[in-house]
Formats: sequence, structure tokens, C-alpha cells
Amino acid sequence: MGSNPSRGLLGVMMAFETVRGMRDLPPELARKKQKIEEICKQTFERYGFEPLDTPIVESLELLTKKGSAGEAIENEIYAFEDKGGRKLGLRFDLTVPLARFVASSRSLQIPFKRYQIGKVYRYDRPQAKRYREFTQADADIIGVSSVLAELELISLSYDIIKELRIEAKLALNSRKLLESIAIASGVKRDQLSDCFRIIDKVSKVGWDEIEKELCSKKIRPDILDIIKRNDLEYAKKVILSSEQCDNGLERLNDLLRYVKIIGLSDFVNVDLSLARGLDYYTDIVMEIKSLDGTSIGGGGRYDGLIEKYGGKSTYATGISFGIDRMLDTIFDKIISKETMVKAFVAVVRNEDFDEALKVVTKLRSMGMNAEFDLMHRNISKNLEYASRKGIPYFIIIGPKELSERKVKLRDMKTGKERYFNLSDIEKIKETL
RNA sequence: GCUGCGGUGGUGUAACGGUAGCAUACGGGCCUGUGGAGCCCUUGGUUUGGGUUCGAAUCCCAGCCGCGGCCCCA
Repeated sequence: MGSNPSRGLLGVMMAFETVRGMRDLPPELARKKQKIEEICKQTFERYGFEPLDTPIVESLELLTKKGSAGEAIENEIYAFEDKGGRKLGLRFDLTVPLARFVASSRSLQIPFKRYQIGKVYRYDRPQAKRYREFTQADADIIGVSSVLAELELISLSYDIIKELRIEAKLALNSRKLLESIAIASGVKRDQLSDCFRIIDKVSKVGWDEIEKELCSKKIRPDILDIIKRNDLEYAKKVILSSEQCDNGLERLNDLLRYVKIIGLSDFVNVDLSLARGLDYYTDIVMEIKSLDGTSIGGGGRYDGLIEKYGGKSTYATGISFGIDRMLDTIFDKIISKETMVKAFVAVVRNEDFDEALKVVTKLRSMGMNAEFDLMHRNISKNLEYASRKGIPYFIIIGPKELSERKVKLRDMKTGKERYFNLSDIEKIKETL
């Protein structure tokens, strides 16, 4: 088919489909996605984060600013020119727009805690769980140097994961520490970026494979021995014996101590191989992985980014959740087969239809989600419709009921039926 | 952007190079006011464009889309 409408043999117009890498969500999935977003939003707000809304379109210059996201992601930017010849692009994350906002805000109250849930775009090869348009939920704390900021992020991550009933763990590491270990084991400064990228793949390809890769790039593989142990005490000894000073170890230990205090030690694992791809991370990095290994969120500290966008040097740390990834992993764990519709109103005879209209209007004015038969189908079909759609209550208006100025309310689950007077429909809502 | 595999109604499947069929979903009907059932009926398909052939879902080439890998990442 192709993304343009094509013509079949008889010149008949074929239907459009979504463009490559983008998808429609049918009601069942859209409902779940909304539910996930809602949980994120409520959690963020419970922790005192405020919403920020920024444009999807940014200047290409901002998005490609060197030293921010890294070269690799530049190839993934959806870029285009507008009619005025301005070079623009679609945001590939929510952190860069935030940094722009902060950099250009003169009077931000610190700490600035903001959240944002929105679509982002990356022009890469679509595969399962990889889309060119996807939704992220971001929470960031600006202006705080203490790892208490990271603690907040970890804590809210736990709350979200728990509420979604996803089985996942949070991996934690420090780029500074990793850097110190690398330098101490003979990796040259200009090899760090490559080195980290390779190490980050361990869980995917295994130790032997990355050792080969390191060697092929002429990077000394000694670092692997340290990382393999995944032992902070051992790492400490290695670093202390060299001349690395600001190694991030202390901060990582502080954070772990706090994590223990709030009882999340089981949720958080130190993983010395965690590096993460984006270049703007400077210290603590974290990643949330579900048990099947897919990454559903990640983040870390990016203390240098805001300055790069013309602001003053500012501490910053944040986390971002991949809503679509969560949606794909949850799939049917959140049972939301029921529609938001609470009641369906149907008549037995068409001539009583006006009464149904009045009743449904009344229900809606009370704030109740209600539907009625738009198609004049018979009662049996309507029951079937309501049943399949999972509407919990069915209101029947027939000659028997009307002769007593009543309606019948049927509980679709139990089959129990009760009568209500037409004059006090309000009572229906109270009793549900 | 590079690379391997794939593509039949909405969904799931069948068809030696020779009549595109089945199931399910959707829509309609019956059961004459109580549902997820049953019976009957309708609609709807070979990803697109070329080529080979008397004849292509089937073979060849290209595009599109999907899946996996590289790259990277949510």
C-alpha cells in the first residue's frame, strides 16, 4: 500500500495508512495509554512537580547544538524548512526544550520541579517497540546539586511502576565513577565515549563480545574486570590507587544510603555497566528495565546542559518514562475492558423514544457517562451491544414501566433489576 | 543510513504456475421485552508497480510497509 493513497485495478481509491513508524491507537489501547499518563501525572503532582508545556517544533539549531544530545541523535531528527526558510525540527526528547526554557528564564524559583508529558519524534528504523513518534513522561529537578533530587526521581519511579503493576527494577550508576574507573584502568580520555557505548551493551551481547569490540577499537579491556565485579568497594580501591579525585563514588553512596532509608533497596540495583547514550549526562544515571529486559524509562544528571543553551551554570537532573513502552509491556495487565460509559438507555417501543432522550440527558447532567440507542435497534440487540462493550448498567423504558411512570435499571453483571420513578432519576446515580 | 527475513478480507489462516477458500469479527435478519448463544444472509482480500507466461497469490525486479540485526534509544 504505501503511505499515499494508491489506486487499485478499477481506479478505486485505497485507504490511507499511517506514515512509517507511527501508529493509531484503537480505543482499547488509547484508554490504557491515557490511564498510564494519568498515573504519571498524578504521581508527579504528588511530589510537587508543576506542568510545563512547550512546542513540538523547535529550531534545528537548538536540537543539534553540539555537546548536548550527541551526534548520533542528529541523524534521527525530523528536520524540515518552513515557508520562511527557517530550519526547524521536531523535538526528540523533553529535556532539551526544558533546558531552553530554563536557560531563557530570568526569574525561576529554585528548585524548579517540572513535569511534561508529550509526544517526541525520532527518525530511526521502526521495529517492534520502536516508533518514530512516541510519548514520554518527564520529571526534572532544576537547581539542586544534592542527590536528594535523584532520590525524589527514584521514589516517584517506584510509585509509578508499582501502580502500573509492572515488574521492573531501576539500575543506577555514576558516569563520573565510570569515568574514574576507565581512566584508572588505562582508557584514554578521547576513548571514553566509545568505551561507554560499548560497555552499555553488555546485557545484550555479553562480556566476550564487548571485550572483542573494545579491542577492535584499541581500548584497553582491563576496565571490564572491575565492572564485572559490580562491587563499589572494589571499585573504590582501584580508584584510590590512581589519582582520580572527583569520582562520583561518594555521591552514589549517599544516594544509596537515602534509598535504603525510604525502603527501596530492593527496587534499586547498582549496575556499573550502565552508561546511557545521550552525551549530556554528567553524573548519576539511571534506567528502569522491565523483567523482560526492555527499557521503559531512564534519566540522570545533566549539570552542563543549560549553560550550553545560554543560561547560567545550573544543576539539573531528571527522568523520563516511555509511555508507549509501558503500554506495550502492560498490554493486558490493566484491565480496562469496561468503557467509561456507565449506563445505556433503551426503549422497548420506538414511540417511547422521547422518554429515553429525557432520561439520558438527565443522567448526563448529573455527570454520569451515559449512552442511548442511536439506531432504533431492538432491546435484544441493545443488550448485546451494551454487554459486549462492558457497560455495567442498562436502563429499560417500556410500556409496562411507563404505565407506572417508572424505568427499570438492570445490573448487567448480576442481572438484578430495580425500578426508579421517572421523577427521581437522580437516585439512580446515588445507588450505583 | 546499512543489512537479513517477511507481506492473502479488519484479524487469524488455506490454495502443485490453472475457479482465491475457511474461521472469526463487523453489518443485517429470525428467536415478536432481557444480553455475550444458535440458525440464515450480505459486505469485504492476494502490499503497489513493472516483467516472465496461454495463464501469477505462487517465479523475477523495484518500491512500500512490517519484523530482526547494525546504529541508537523510550
